[in-house]
Amino acid sequence: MKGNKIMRATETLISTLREVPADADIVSHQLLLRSGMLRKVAAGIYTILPLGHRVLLKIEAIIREEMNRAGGIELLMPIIQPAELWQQSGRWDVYGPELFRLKDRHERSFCLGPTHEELFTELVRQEIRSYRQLPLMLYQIQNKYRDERRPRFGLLRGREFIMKDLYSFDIDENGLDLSYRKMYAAYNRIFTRCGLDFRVVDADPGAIGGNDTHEFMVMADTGEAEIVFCSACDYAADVEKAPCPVESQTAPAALQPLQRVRTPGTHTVSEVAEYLGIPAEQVLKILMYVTDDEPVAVLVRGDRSLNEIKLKNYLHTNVLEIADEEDIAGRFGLPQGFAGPVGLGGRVRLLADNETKNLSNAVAGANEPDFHYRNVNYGRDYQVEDFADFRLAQEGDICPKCGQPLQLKRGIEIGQLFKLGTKYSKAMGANVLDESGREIAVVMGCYGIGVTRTLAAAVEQWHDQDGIIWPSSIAPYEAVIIPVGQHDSLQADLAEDLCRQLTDSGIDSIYDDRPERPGVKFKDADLIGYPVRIVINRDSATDGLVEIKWRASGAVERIPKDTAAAYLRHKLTTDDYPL
RNA sequence: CGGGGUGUAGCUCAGCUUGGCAGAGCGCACGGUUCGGGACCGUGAGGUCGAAGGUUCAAAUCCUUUCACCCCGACCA
Repeated sequence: MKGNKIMRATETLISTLREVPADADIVSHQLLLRSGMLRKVAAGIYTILPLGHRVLLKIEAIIREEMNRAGGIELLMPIIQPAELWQQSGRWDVYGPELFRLKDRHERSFCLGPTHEELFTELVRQEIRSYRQLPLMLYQIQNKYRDERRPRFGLLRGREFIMKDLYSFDIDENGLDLSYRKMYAAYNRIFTRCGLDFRVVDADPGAIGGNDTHEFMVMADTGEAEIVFCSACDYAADVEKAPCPVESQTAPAALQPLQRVRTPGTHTVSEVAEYLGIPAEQVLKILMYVTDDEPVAVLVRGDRSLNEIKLKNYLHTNVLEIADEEDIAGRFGLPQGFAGPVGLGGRVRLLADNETKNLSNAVAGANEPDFHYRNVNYGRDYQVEDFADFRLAQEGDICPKCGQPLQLKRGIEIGQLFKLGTKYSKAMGANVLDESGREIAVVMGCYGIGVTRTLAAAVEQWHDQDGIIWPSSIAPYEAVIIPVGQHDSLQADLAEDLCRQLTDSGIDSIYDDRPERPGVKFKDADLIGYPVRIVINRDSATDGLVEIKWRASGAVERIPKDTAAAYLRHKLTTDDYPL
């Protein structure tokens, strides 16, 4: 490839900020603003500037290649969707204020699509008649809109964002499984190629069938999701969804006689434990909740946290709020901080976490101020309606798959695979005729990647105090060329020549020809995060050497200018940059 | 939607308590000196102080209303 136009910094828009913009709080938001890749237009709505746009295009290109490789067919759907389709699926009413709604001049209702299940299902309903036309995997890369209550974290949670969404259409569950596996493999390839450190998480391991939905999470300390994962096997799960198997029980202790003790002013588990000189895990913690209809009390071990999602799923309730002091006194008739299961029978619905069943000679509130019971034992001293898994997983728990201890890390969700089944096809009548001429509902899956979110997540993961450290596969440019003396035409010519050589050999390069001092260009190069920086100085003209500095490692090498293109090409395509 | 906070020059912020000429640093323009990690000197441009109303001789400053934005929570990808 010869004769490519080379990119000069003076011919594009590079506007970096020295200071951290006041309304950016997390590092990806700050660095994307400072490096001149992003500007805010309104809360949760952004312009992606030329440098950021190049990153976006590279991520999209990787996604396209892998979707196409896996058999996906690209199309483009509108952002504006008619209300009727959403009414057919039933989601017009349930989606709530998060749906951007609008009306045209004829008072017809539309929305800005937060997702596209309806449109894809409608398309297949209209176009697909026979099982012979399946399987089919259709996808698009398109803007999505969600009127978030609180947009935040910059691109990580905007009101407008770009998503790749693919929908698979099969005649049966086996077909869906196959489509799902193809997407699973494709997602692994995509995020690996993007240079991200990610984990695949069982999003709903409790569901029958096991592998119904997976989330792809980028590991980053600033992530909004907490993930437990096994150090020994490949198990990983969202902490809120991770099941908590009960650890094997040591021989039960001999039951001691129930004993009422005075524990003045000990309202919390840690206060009680400290006062009585016992570990927190010997305390039975009781939590009171208000639900749709009746109040519910739940027991967990004193050193554990209750997982409200598990409780909510168990109760099938819409409302689930922890009872405040007023509720506890009023609805439950109990003293806050001194409630317990003993003698609670019949007064309130009582559930308990599995783990509490094996707790012998525990401490629990005596249901009167300033008193607890010692040696409380299930069966003898209290009954519960049911035992179930109600606790929140935590670091050090045992892996449900292999029994080894779990670790805890934070992550950012960038992709999700989901088996929809026939939910939408049945609601909207997307049927085909099978081999026997029978009409069957199409079996669907949906597979999303947050494209803009992936961009931000990459920055969250790859940065240092000087700026972004782009993986070379998604960097806005792979290399920047900086002549130390921009005014020296000899150096400038060398720089331009080198930029042309690199560009011609397929290395995405930019020549920083701005009339700035070298220090400014170095700072900007670090901030923008070009993987490779090439510096040309006065000596380069005579000795023919240029300096190469790698952004990730900081390593510096001096090599002959004319071998730079071949050398970099080799390094960038074979090394595991930047890991 | 509940709680908290902030709106003053392109950016970061001071000034507000106690009303009295609208400020600093950075950036920008021009001239000069510089030129391997955000140079220096000089000159200059740039603001309806978020908006509306009120109090006052006088409002960035006090009062009311409103809008925008940020943070925590709830919710969510």
